[in-house]
Amino acid sequence: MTDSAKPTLMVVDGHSLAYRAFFALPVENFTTKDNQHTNAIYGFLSMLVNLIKAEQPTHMAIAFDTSRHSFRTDEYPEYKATRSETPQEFRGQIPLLQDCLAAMSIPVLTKEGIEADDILATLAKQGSEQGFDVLVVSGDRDTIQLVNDEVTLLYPSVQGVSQLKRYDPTTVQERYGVRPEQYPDIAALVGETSDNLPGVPKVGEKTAVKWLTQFGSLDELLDRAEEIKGVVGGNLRDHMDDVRRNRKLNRLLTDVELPVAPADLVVVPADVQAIRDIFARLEFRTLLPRVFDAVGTGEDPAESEPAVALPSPVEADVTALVAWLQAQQGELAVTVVTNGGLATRIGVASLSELRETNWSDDAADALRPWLESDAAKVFNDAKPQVKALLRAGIRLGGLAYDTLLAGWLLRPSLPDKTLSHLVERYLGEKLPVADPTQLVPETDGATPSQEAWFTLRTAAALREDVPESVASVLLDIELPTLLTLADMEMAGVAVSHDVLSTFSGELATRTDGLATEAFALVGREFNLGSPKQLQEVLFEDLQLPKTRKTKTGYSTDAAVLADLQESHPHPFLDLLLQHREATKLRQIIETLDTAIKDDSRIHTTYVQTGSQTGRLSSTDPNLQNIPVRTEESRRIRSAFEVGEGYETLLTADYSQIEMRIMAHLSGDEGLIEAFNSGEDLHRFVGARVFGVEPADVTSAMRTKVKAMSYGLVYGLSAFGLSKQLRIEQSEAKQLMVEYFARFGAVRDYLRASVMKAKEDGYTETIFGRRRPFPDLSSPNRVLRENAERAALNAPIQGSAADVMKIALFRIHADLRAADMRSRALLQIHDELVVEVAPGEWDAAEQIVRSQMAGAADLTVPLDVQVGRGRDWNEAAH
DNA sequence: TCAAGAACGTA
DNA sequence: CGTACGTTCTTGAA
Repeated sequence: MTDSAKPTLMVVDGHSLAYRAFFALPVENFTTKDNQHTNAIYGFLSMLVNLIKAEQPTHMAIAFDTSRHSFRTDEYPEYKATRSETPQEFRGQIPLLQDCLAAMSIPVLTKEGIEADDILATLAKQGSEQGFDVLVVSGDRDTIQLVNDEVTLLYPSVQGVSQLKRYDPTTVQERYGVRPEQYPDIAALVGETSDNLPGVPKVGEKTAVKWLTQFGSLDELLDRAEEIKGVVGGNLRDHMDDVRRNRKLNRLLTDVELPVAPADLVVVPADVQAIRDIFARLEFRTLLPRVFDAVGTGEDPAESEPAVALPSPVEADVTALVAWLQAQQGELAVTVVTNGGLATRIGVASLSELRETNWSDDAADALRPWLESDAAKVFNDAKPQVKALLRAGIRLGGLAYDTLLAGWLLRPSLPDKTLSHLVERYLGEKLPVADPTQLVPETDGATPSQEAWFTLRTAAALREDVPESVASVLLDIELPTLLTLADMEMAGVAVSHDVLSTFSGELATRTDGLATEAFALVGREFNLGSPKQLQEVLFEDLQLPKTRKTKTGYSTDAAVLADLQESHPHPFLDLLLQHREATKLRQIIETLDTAIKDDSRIHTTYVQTGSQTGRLSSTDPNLQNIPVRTEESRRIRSAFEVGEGYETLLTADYSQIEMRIMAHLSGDEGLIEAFNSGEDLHRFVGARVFGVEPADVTSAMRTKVKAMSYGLVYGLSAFGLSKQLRIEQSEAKQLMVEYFARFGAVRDYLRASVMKAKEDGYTETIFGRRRPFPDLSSPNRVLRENAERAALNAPIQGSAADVMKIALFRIHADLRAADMRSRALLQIHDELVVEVAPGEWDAAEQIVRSQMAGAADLTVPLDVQVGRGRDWNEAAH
């Protein structure tokens, strides 16, 4: 080691080292679930952190080639021409690697027409002149010429990337027999096969060194070439031009113009969050601590204490708590601890003080005025807490923020929606968590008021990050929706056990019969529900042709079986399909039946953060996928009845809301006219596309344009359309051509919308809800095209979701404001189910119709279909 | 016991 | 090679 007071500049040839890593690490172990290869990234970063740990550079940069094209190829087109094309699997990793380096705050340098090694050479020269110790890390032998007393080369040995050999002037001399600056002379004489630079035939390292030692320099050697005897002498004289060319090409540029100087490359703290994000995407886990250890996170241990110290929770009696609440000025955060849906404890926090107390009837009475008041309250995941309060007879007022919803609106793709994750992400602090493996926890978790305190501060941090349009989605759409959903979940929907069990009994008889018949046909019994066993039966016992491949074998899904039935009719296939259908229905019935609570109702949970587009999802049980397509399956819907004390069910659904939003967003005059004409949409579109009168649109024509219209919203291709309609791909293509000839603005809009998303990095709904799409610029084609389709769909599906949410909470508000007992029960994306109290039908219908139709002001009307009945099936007509 | 994959229900 | 979800079942590894 030289003078330790000198700063150390480390410059790395990113391309060549990543390329070595690419071949060194088995790709099977380094592929994400999205099929993104990561072996080069992993190998490179792994080597880099080892280097940083070992060398402790004070300044650092990584250089990359921009392309194969450089000033050298301009001069000599054959340069590197024999190198095989770098695999796409490798090239795709480079931008991601550069993202990683950006997150680690390590400068990445590239320059058009210049190779990475020229950048290294330039920085090495500048560095050594400016008083740095320079470490050059490269896998290219040409960099040997850079070595001198200030510049050391780290070169990967044959063993692999992890082993780097150090070259200083002495080691170069030992290994090659010449001084570093003479190495290019040797290389010029010997030639470089990998760069497609032929040298002098029969001249190897030994001869070249001998000559150079003898003549002192390459120029001298070339001047006095006649003095060399024998065949090699002749060869040298014949190849002097090659040697001169080689020497010209292997000279690294030391005067590349760069936007930075060595001093600018000082090592700075990494962006911890960015590293976490990208590593999560690349599914790197073990590398994370190693990287943090190596690059530093800017968090001094002393500094990592919260900026504001966590106040101690104060156990308050109810009177003291109420008095304290009344004395508070600003916004407070609240955490209601629940158990089995009931409140057990409550914590409240300001920025400086914490209060908490056990829940009791007395506490509820004392706290009701404040909880119901407009005083601003911040929650994390308010809905279950709002429900617990409702069970205690308290209707929460002043809901000002929900950090769960805000976090989701900013990053709808993140699966981790815990408060502790938000605290880490937006405050850079740790939420104390009790060790769940300990019966008597050694580390205490945060108390309710401490959680509230973190929630309050997280809310402040989130407000900084949330763009205005997203903030308005949160405050004007999501929070009112949250309160509505709490009521809907509390209300539940009445479901008849008797209707379900009668149906289930019938299905049981049928499935048994079908199974017996099927086994008789096959000649043995097996598990009809096992795709694996089924494959044996279909493809071995019955000798049917193999179908579409899946990861584990061959598909046996309904579409495949239907195809098979057509090409190779077999009675077993029909029995199997019927059996599948019947068992599926039985299973759905079973799930529903066990979900019926003591009040004879099913209470689903709506997950407000359950989708990436803004839709709700429904769980425990999912009431958004109750069968409807077949006559028989609708018997399940008839079990959903009007409850006791109510008169009838009302269903209301938007017709073609997504197409209407497309018409609005695209401004397509044909489509707008279609919706304003009052004509059936698909008939109207069919008439235009096929050039006939609306009355002459056949059902086949209608089916085709209908599939096309719906497909548009999803980014359908000609291939997909042909498959769906079972028509030739050429016909599908023709259909698309005709469609866009009439409704071209739709295509223009969709294209422009994806383009804009690519620029912005996110899509936006009519109401300002955003969804990020980092993969739109991915070099991985599969990833990118998936992202493009999703980005095409997101503003449409998302805007429809916004519209429905707005309608829903306004209906909820109107019904309550009118003191009506009628209430919304279910939301199925574009449909609402409302339970109507005796005598309230007209008023309820009026509210539902006007709020749904008026939820958004579009260039086309929002059409609402309303139905009425004793049960859900009846009401759907 | 858990996770992954296949299958299938909805908008 | 069509978006967005949740649930159930089987299977194979832990």
